[in-house]
Amino acid sequence: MQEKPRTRKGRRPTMVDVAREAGVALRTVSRVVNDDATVGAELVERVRSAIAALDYRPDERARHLRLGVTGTLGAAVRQLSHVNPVLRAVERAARAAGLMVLAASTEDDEKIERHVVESMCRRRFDGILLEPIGADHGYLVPELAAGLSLVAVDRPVLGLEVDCVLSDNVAGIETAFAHLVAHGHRRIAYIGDDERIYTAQERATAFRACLRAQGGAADAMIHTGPIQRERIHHALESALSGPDPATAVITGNATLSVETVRWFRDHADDVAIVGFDDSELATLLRPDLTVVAQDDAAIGDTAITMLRTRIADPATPVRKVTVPVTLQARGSGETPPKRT
Amino acid sequence: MQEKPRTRKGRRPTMVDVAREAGVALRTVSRVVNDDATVGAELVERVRSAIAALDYRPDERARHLRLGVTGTLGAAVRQLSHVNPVLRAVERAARAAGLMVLAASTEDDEKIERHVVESMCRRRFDGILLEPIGADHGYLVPELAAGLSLVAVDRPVLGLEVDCVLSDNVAGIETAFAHLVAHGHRRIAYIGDDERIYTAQERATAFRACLRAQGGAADAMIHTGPIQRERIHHALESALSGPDPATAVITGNATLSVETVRWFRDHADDVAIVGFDDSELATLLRPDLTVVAQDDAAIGDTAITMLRTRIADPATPVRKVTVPVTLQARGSGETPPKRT
DNA sequence: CGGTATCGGGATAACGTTATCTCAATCGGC
DNA sequence: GCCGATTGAGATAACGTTATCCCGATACCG
Repeated sequence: MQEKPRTRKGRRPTMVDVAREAGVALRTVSRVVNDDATVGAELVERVRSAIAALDYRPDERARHLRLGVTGTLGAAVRQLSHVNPVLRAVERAARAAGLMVLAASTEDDEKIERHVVESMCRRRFDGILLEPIGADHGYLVPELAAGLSLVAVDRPVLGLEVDCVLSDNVAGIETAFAHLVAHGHRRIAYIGDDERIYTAQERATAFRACLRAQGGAADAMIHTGPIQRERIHHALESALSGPDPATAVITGNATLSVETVRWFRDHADDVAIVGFDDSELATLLRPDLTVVAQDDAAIGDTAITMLRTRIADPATPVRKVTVPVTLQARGSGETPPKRT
Repeated sequence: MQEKPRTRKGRRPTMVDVAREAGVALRTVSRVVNDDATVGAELVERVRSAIAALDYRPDERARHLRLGVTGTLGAAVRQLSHVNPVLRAVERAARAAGLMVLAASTEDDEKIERHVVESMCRRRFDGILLEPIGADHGYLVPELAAGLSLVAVDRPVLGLEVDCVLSDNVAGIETAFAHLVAHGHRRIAYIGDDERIYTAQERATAFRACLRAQGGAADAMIHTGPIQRERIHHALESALSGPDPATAVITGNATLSVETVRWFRDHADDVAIVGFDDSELATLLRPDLTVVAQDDAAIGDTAITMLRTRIADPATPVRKVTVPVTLQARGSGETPPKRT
């Protein structure tokens, strides 16, 4: 017993099937689907029930092809599997604008990033939000020339003039530094990520400027490099030993905060610490971790707004927006220096 | 000065433009793009350079429409912004299969889930991987009837017979319980999530069975409910006080582990704890957190394999796969009961 | 009552691909 | 040197939408 004999077997019903079922012209079905007011009430009803009877679902591929617009934004981020609070704000903002965000991760790998972005381009997404890796982005040039709307988040796209929204890393480091100084610290160490990473470089540079402003040169106070447990623990050891040990530490990102706390757990308990990036575990430690937190919601909102602006008018001048960060004092950064 | 006069202004170049530029037929361009071997070397070269000159990029919308297949899988997960390790494995497995995964979050909201899934259906994704919420999924029935390939992850789809891959929650609880018993504990409490959530219900039920098997009825030992700090802390208080306080606690998911540890930090330090779900912070605590960890990679691989199988043959019988979990003993679950 | 707005709705042509069919040209075998 | 097989490449028709025209019917105005 065929339940729906009017649809060609094995295929999803199309507008043609609906039109045949309702006994109207193809164009009329389209009008009904798109709420065109010029269709009489009776025909609307006939079409509606034909749609229901056949379980017709419009095919967005054809729609997008015809319209030239997909109503879709792509988000190419470093990690979907990791904490990515900005993406949440991005999805919210896009949903509010009637757009769909489809995300894929680049795993911080040049090949994968390129593959993901190019796939999104070939799918003719209206715009792409990219958390770029540090490498060369020459492959973007023809895409941009062809009209791709793109906004970079968290890091700029190296060597290319594109919209981007960044956290105020410099102010964040300055705030953290000043906070520790205000609590009596004079010898402050910095544990940072590999300086080939843009944000790491920016934060490390800001820290160097703080040291210089304070008068001390003390390059022994700054330790940047790849995120490897041994490297980090060794850096902490050298920063906290010697004739002039640090009494406070600033960590350059959430992972470094974790590793630092892990090391402190077993080797020190009287060193102040201010971390960059907030995270769930910040309030798990004893004392709670004082952090410089970025404003995820503001970043997400700004990114979507910029992207929509550029889509609406590709000739918009390139803008670079810096979003303020805030210090969350929770205890770990408010202890006085230990007596030497 | 027009740089590319051969393309109609304002439009991206199409195969027609490339064909004109190269002086060949449209079909020949298609053949070159798809590496059809039946094109002579010289023409291939002409077409290739025309493609380069015009920066031609194929339009996947048209391709997908014509082919009837999109090479795209959708992932509708509860949270993109939260730790979602399974998604990583999913992306890996899909990439290895030449498929693209595009993810969107449902925020555990019925409306949003439906919107996301239906959008993916209208875009004719080849298959959808869904982390379903607990509510009714009637809206899926017509989609499934129309040939949607769907695999549920972590939770089954209520009231519908669809493929799903779940963690072995029962074995996980049993393992945790046995582990604590082996270390001398007799009074073990359970702090769980709202039992309207499938996994929470399954874990709580398994725990009740453990209690029963042990001989004790002790409903005072099991505390489930929504994830609210006060509720959890209150539950812990009542479990650890009274004439017969618990000497060990099993927590039902990562968030509950965090809250429990947070409470222990200030109120108790000699209670054993085994958490469900592994997470980065498990090795941050003192002692390190013993957990029942699910096998993210196995879940992701299995889900993609099942989805591809179903796409290849929609008539495949529905399968429900349970992936084993493993106990990661790290210290917090190996302490003996405190002297009473 | 004739002519022209007005409105509802149908035919048909895109959108940018790929697949089918056809045909011209080349090659080998006897 | 002729014929069938093979190869290379073009014309044309889909795929499922929406947009542009156009036409027939009703309503309205002079």
